[in-house]
Formats: sequence, structure tokens, C-alpha cells
Amino acid sequence: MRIGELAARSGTSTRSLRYYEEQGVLASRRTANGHREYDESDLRLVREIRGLLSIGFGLAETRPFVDCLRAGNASGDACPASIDVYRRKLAEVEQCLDRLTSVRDHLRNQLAIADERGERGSGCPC
Amino acid sequence: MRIGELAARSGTSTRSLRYYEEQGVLASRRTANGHREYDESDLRLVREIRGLLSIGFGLAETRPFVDCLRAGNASGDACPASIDVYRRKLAEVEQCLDRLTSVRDHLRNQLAIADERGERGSGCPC
DNA sequence: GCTGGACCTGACGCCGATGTCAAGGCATAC
DNA sequence: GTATGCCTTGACATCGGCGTCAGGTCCAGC
Repeated sequence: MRIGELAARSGTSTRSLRYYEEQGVLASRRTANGHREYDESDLRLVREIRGLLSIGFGLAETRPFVDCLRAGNASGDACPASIDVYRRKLAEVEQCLDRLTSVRDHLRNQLAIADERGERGSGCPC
Repeated sequence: MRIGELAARSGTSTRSLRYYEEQGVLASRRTANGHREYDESDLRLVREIRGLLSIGFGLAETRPFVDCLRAGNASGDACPASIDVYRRKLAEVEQCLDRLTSVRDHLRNQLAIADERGERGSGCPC
């Protein structure tokens, strides 16, 4: 299939697919007229990439998964390199969760305090 | 005080202060020679801005707080407009927390599955 | 008068994934 | 032959908060 069909079937854009190729995470054969030619396995690769991106992975981080699939594995995370990325990402996510959680608590506190102020009628002369 | 001192005392850079001014969240008087002149109240404004930025607010979102302080309130969140921003931000943060939490769970699952695979010795021929 | 430091404005760079426009090639349908 | 549509490469735009460089001004100390 050509790039338009791959884009449609993978729910992305031709621009993105060319970008993935430019970044070295997706390869393509070329037909005689220079058009990119893909097959079903490429569709799986793109779906893997898209799934990871949507979860918050960077494009570069998807490479081990793609390589793993290309190596013939049934799933992209069957390789140690992919697992390492999982682990790093999990650590990142957990750290981010901690930060966000404390931000949330802080916001709730401020809102609670503001509510008290509001009920007592003191405050903003704006 | 001039911009250098304000930057030092607020723990930021002169570049940032000029940027805040450019974006309309921080004002400045000018001395005869064109230099920016600040006072202690500006220091409080900048500290408010920095605090909010560090929590994940966008610069534009800090404006109500700054306006509130400039209106003579003891704290930047004494005004309804600030409270609204708090509420919007809280909603954003909670949504983000939900997403991240499910991502975290997903990652944990994948890692657990991978561990099983690893122990059984099946998998990656890379 | 010179040097150095702090200030000024203006403008480009970054990061990351993608939109979008431009200008052209090739093929299919009429 | 021409219209249409998909393909090609290349390159600029986006968003946000800054870093950083360039080139020039102003003032204090010597």
C-alpha cells in the first residue's frame, strides 16, 4: 500500500509517517516512480508507534519497540530494550504523578482557604 | 531597584523579567536614562508569578493574581478571577492525574507481563 | 578619557510532533 | 490533451518560557 492508505488505516497523517521515516523509526521501500510502498507489517509498526506516542512516549523511545517487532517478535515489548524504556517511563510517570498530586493538594488547600474567606465576606475589593 | 537586583532577589533572570513585561503581566517605571525601576511591591509580584509558574501555571494565567495583588490585596488569590483560575487548573490537574494514573497502571501491567515471559524464558531472539 | 559593568532593544534558537503551503512528477479517467 | 488526485521533497509555522548573542547606551571609578 502507499502512504495515503497507510495513514488512513493507522489513523494518522502522511506528514507524520514521513516524519517517522525521517527520524529513522520507520522504513519504506520505494516503487519505480519513487512512491513509498508499505505492507501489513508496517501497519503494525505504525500502530505500535502511535500507541506509545499517545501514552506519552517520545518518538525516539518507540524505536526499541519497533526494532523488536521487526526482529520478528509478536509484541514490541518482548525485548529487554523495550522493557528498559518501560521502566524508565514508569519512573518518569511516577515522579510526574507525585508532583501533580502535590500541586493538586495545594490547589485544593488554596480553594478551601478562599472559600472560608469568601463566606466571611472579607477580601477582594476589585 | 533595577532589573538586575530584582532578578537576583526573585531568583530569576533579567530576560524573564523583560519577558513578563513584554507579555503584560509585569509593569515597570523607567528612570530618566531609560532603565527599568522597581520597588518592593514588584518583588512580591514577581514572587507570585514565579510561584505559580513553578506549579505549572501558564504566564497568562498568572495575570489575575498579579492584578489582584496590585489592587491592594494581601494575597494574589483574594479575587474571584484568581479563584476561577485555581478551579480551572485544579480540573486540568485532576484530568492529567487520571491520564497519568492509567498510563502508570498500563506500564505496570506490561512490566508484570514481561516479567512472566522473562521467567518462562520465552520471547526475544534479538 | 578610558574601562568595565549593568542596562537597553531586537532577534534568533530550542524542543517535538505535526500542520500546511509550495512546486513539481506521475498516472488514471475522460 | 487536460483535469484530477496522489505522490514527492523542502521548508516555514506552531506553542512557551526562556537562553543567548549582537550592537549600542549610560554611569561610576580610576
